[in-house]
Amino acid sequence: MPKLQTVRGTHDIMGDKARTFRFIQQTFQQVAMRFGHQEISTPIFEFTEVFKRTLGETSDVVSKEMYSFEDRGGESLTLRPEYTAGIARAFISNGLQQSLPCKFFGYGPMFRYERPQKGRMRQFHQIDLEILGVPEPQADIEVLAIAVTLLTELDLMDDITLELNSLGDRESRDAYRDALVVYFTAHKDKLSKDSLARLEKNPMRILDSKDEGDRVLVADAPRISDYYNDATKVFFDEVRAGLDALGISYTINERLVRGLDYYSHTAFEFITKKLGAQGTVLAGGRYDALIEMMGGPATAGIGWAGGMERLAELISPDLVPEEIRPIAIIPIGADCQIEALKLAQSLRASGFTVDMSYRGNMGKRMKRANKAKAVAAILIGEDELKRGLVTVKNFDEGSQTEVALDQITDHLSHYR
RNA sequence: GCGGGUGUAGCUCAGUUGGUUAGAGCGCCAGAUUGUGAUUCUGGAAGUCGCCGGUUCAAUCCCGGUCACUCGCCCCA
Repeated sequence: MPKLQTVRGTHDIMGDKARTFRFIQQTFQQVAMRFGHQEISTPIFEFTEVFKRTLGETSDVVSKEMYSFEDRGGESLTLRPEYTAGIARAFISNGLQQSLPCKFFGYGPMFRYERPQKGRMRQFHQIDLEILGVPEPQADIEVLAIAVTLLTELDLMDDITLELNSLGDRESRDAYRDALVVYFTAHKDKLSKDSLARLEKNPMRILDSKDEGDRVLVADAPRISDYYNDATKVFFDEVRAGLDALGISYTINERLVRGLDYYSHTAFEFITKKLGAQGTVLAGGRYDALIEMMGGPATAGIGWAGGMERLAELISPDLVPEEIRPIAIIPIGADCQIEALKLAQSLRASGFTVDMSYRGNMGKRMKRANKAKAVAAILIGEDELKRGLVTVKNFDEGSQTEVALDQITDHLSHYR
């Protein structure tokens, strides 16, 4: 038997954390559905190719972070490191081009083999939202509006800012990328060694560097907005006009880059300063090339993913609904056990939350009920049963009354 | 993958300048109270001092390694 602890970078989710997660999920679900999105749940693992082809061989996620393994049939499978590739695959597998546009939402665990830190684990949970088949900027606006609505309902917008950029269409992006390579190659000797590697793999990442020397270079680097073609400009202007119309504030960050290969046009991150190095709480962008890259029909797409652990860190505990307080049923003496059982069952059928302890004398059971934060206890003893009633004790007030068994549901109705 | 910090009871932490049975608060269990919780009082259980090795007459303490957590880098939600 190995050590009895969770695998590095994984956690048990229980208690307050489970409640917070549920709250995030439910709020997200409601918001997404209000915008007309439908739930989709894709498998937790896919053929390795699904991620390899879409994320780009050079991305860190593919090159060093995937949990890949061979199953007994010799297939290479991978625990999903993100949601979008799976959704794109589902879109193709199910022939959903017949029913465009597709507006999806989903949530669940993701897996990346990384060095754990606060807000970064090997199994973590994301909420995810996508719109497929809408090349118009309206989709960008809607997707951002959903994110803002969610974060507002989670009461988080005071701590979070939206940073926005356009990576341009392919033509603009390629032109800019080339200009960057020329510029940074000319200053190769001054680049940090991390950035030297980025120059080969993903030059735009240099813009994001935290190295001071790099930052000096970046300050004079070509600006992406100078390389936008007309189509890109028009598209980005429409997105911004939509956000302005909705009163959504944002800051343009021309150095905001996305890590994964398939992005174009709109890219965005919702960022907080409260989480240290892992400040990105929700992020996404447009990926019009993705589905075609996977071998499907050319289909536009845009979406985002939010980190539940990171959101949970930020949410005020006061906002998270308390667990429903149960009504405790306490039989007094073995003879009343069956009656208590029947009463519990019928109250549950009527929608009450009912807790019944398994052993102990009355004092023990009262203690247990109190610890379970029961609103009230129903005491069933032989005396009461003979008279066809039970004793109901209110834990908050300490008061108690006798209630006829056939009126118990009415009497308790405000606890439902 | 790289660098720094931390690791003592379920939790939060004290402590031992290397020396007999390692402590507190909270929590847990039991009793005071076998038809009444939350309050109070009394008692109890719970630790290979993260793990492995080294130095030493002796290591929870010093040294090395390792694992986990944590902060930063890389990267990302």
